[in-house]
Amino acid sequence: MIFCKTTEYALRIMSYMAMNEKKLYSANNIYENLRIPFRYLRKQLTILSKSGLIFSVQGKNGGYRLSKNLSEISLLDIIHAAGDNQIYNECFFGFQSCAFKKKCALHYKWEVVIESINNVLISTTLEELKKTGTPDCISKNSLIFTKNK
Amino acid sequence: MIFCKTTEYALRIMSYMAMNEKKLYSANNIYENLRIPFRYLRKQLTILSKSGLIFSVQGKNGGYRLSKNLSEISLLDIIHAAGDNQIYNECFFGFQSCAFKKKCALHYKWEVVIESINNVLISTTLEELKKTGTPDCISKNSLIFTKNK
DNA sequence: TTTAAATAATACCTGGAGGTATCATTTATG
DNA sequence: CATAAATGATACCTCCAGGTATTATTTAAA
Repeated sequence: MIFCKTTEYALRIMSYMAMNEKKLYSANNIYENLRIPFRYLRKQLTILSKSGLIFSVQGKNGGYRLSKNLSEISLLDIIHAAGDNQIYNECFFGFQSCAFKKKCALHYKWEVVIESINNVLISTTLEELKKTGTPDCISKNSLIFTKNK
Repeated sequence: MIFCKTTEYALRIMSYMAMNEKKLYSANNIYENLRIPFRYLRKQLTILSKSGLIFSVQGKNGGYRLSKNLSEISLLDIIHAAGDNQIYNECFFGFQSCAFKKKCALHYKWEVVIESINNVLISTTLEELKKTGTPDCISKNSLIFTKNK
């Protein structure tokens, strides 16, 4: 897979919360729908809060809500918020100092791949996902997970 | 990074060995040029041997040699030989059962990305890498590694 | 004001990828 | 045949992403 699990979780969480940008989602609600391991989910929600993409309301009836407009949150923003800083700019062979500086055959082909990835991540916002129904897809798929709260 | 370290190592090793397809490369030689941790390199070479992409000659003056023509070894072959079986066909959100079956917004965009990756991996052979000088790139870059045999 | 339902903080556990260490086996060559 | 130079097999070590457990804090509402 391209992303690590933690990043995947963040992408699912944010996409799910995009279904209703005004709503305060409790960790319980998110768990019930996404089936991400509960305690780990809690931890991630706190991290996402600190990143500023969402904010938390403590106390009874508390929860989390998006803190920006859907159109202002890109997939790349979410990936960064999840703490995934290995940006996709390495050379095919994993060299830091090779890619896009020296010439090699794969260089050009791979550059196209990397650019297409970055392009999707930067240009796709939660607004677009919501419009096209992606969050529903997330939620439905979540049913394949087993319950182990 | 897209690939795990072990896969990266396999890609570098095979690309390096493509420089001279008739030559028997000792683990020492490969280590001196690629600076992959020596004992781990030895292990990986054994694994690659078992995969059939290369074969080993034991005893004094032994080593490893490619067991197919350069044109018959694709990058994807190498990735598989390295034991990397998470083929790049998952849905953006990491679901096994979503991608390319159900519809979601990212589905289409991401399908293009995945296809471009697979396309590079399948269509690029060691022959092409050799022609265009990639193995030299590998070898030069290896100099950035520190010696800790 | 007490309680219950929520998040926050913190420390710990675990499996597996990446890496190391040791000894066994094979084989060219003096 | 003895030796040295190579690979093979196997067991172990280490770190960290992913996951768990516990206690503290906040706040709505009975």
